Amino acid sequence: MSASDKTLADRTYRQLRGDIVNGRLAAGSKLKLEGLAQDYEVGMSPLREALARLMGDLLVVSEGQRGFWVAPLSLDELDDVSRVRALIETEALNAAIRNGDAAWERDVAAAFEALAAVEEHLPHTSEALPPEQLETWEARNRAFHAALVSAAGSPMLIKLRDLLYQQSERYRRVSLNVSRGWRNVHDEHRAIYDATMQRNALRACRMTELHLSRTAEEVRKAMAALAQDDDQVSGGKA
Amino acid sequence: MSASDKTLADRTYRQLRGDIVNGRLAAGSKLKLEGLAQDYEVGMSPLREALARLMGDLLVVSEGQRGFWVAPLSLDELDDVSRVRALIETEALNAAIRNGDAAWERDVAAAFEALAAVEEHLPHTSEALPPEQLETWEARNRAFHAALVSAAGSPMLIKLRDLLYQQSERYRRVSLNVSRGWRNVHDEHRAIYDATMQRNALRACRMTELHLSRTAEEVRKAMAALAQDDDQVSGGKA
DNA sequence: TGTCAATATTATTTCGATATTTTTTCGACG
DNA sequence: CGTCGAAAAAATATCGAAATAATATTGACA
Repeated sequence: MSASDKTLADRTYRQLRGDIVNGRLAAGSKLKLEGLAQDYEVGMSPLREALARLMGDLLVVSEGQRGFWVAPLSLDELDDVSRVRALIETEALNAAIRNGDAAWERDVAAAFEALAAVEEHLPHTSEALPPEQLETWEARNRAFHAALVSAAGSPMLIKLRDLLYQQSERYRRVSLNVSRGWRNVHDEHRAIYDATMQRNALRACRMTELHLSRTAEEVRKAMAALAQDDDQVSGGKA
Repeated sequence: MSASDKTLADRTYRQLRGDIVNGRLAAGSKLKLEGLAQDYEVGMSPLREALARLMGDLLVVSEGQRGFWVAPLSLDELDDVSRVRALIETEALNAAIRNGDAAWERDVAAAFEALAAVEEHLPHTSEALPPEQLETWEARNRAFHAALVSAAGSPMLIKLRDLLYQQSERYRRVSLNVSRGWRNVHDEHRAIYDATMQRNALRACRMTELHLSRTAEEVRKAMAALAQDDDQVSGGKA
C-alpha cells in the first residue's frame, strides 16, 4: 500500500493503473464493474471514481450508460504517442541540461548506475526474463528517464512527459511479451547519459530521439506480428 | 444540455468545468461537496465522478480525506503553461500547415471570418464588454485556434493542446475581469491567419508565439495588480 | 492566560439498494 | 430463413444513509 493511499479510491486508482499499464488488464477489454468491485474489494463509488481518473490518464475510455473499457492500443496511436513523446522529452531534457545543478547530476548518475547494474547482465539471446527482474528493470528505466528531465523547471512539461511515458510503457510491455531478447538498449542509455553529463544538449536530444524511435520500431514489429496472429486465429474460427 | 450528456456525471462534469474555467468558481476555493450537490442537483456519486475527471484536466486538486479545491492560479504556473502551450501549439500548427487540405482551409477561413465579425467592433477603449458578447468572442476565439491546428494529424498533440488551451483560458479570463479594454488582438489573429493561408509555417508559428506571449504578458500584469490589491485588503484586515 | 486533551461538530468517503438503460433472448410473422 | 419486436436478463448509473476521518470547541490544568 502506497503512502498516498488515503482513500479506497486512491488505492483502487493505483492498482487499476498498474494492472492496465503492465497488461494484466488487456487493451480494449471491457471493464465489468461488478467483477472489478469484487476483484479489488471495493464498492461502486470508489471504483467509479478511480475509473474516472484513469480516463484523464488516457488509460480508460467510457461511453455513457455503456460502461468502461481499457483504452485500446493501435499502431497509429503508437506512432502518434512516440512522436509527441519525443517532442516533449527532448524539450524537457534540453531544459534540464540548461538548468540542472550538481544535485541533479548526482541524481542522474545514481539512477544510471542503478539501471546499468540491471542492464549489464540482461540476456542478449532470446531467453525469457524472469518477471521479477523485468519489474526491476522497468522501475529503474522509469527512474533513469525521470531523473534526466527532473531539472527541466517546468511542472507542466513534466506532467505531460509522465503521461506520455506511461502510454509508451504500455506499448513497450506488449513487445516484451512477444519478442524476448534485448537489443543493446544499454548502449543507448549510456549514450544519452554521457551526452547529458557533458551538457551536450543537442547530442543528448538526438540520442534520446534515436532511443525512442528504436524502441517504437521494436514495438511496431511486435504489434504487427501479434495482429498477424490474431488474424490467423479469428480467420480460422470464422 | 449537451448531446453527450448521457449521464448525470457527464453533465455535472461539463457544468463544473465551465464554472471553473470562466471563474464562477474562484481559483483556490474549497469545493464543499454537499453544497455542490445541491447547486448542481445531483447526488454524491456523479459529483465525485465529475471531480475525479476534473483532476485529470488539472482544474481540480484533491487531498485524501480533506476534499477538493479549484486548482489555484499563480504567476509561476502562468509562465509555465504559456511556454509549454507555445511549444505544443506551434508544433501542431506547423504540422497542420504541412498536412492541411482544402477542407481544412475552408474551416479555418470560416472560423476566422466568424471571429473577425466579433472582433471588428470590439471596444478599443476601456468600456466593459457585455457578458453575452464576451462569451461569443470566447467561443469563436476557441474555434479559430482549434481550426488552425485541426489538421495536425496527431490526436495526442490535439489532446495536449486542448488541455493547455483550457488552462490558458482560465488565466485569460482573470485579466478580462481586471483590465477591460482590448489590445488590437484582431491584428494578431489576422497575422496568424494570413501566414497560415500562405502556408508560411515559420511565420505562422512566430506570429502564434507573439500572440501567446502578448496575451500572457497582459494576464501577468492583471494578476500582479490583483495580488497587489489582495495584499492591501488582507494587510488592512490583519 | 496558554496549552492540551477530550468531546462535539462538520465534512468526506463508502456502502447497499434502487432506478434506469442497454443487451440478450425468444417467438411471431413476413 | 431472416428479421422485427416484445419480454427477460444483465449491466450501468444514481441515490440516501451509515461509517469514517478531519476540524473546531470546550473545559481542565499548569
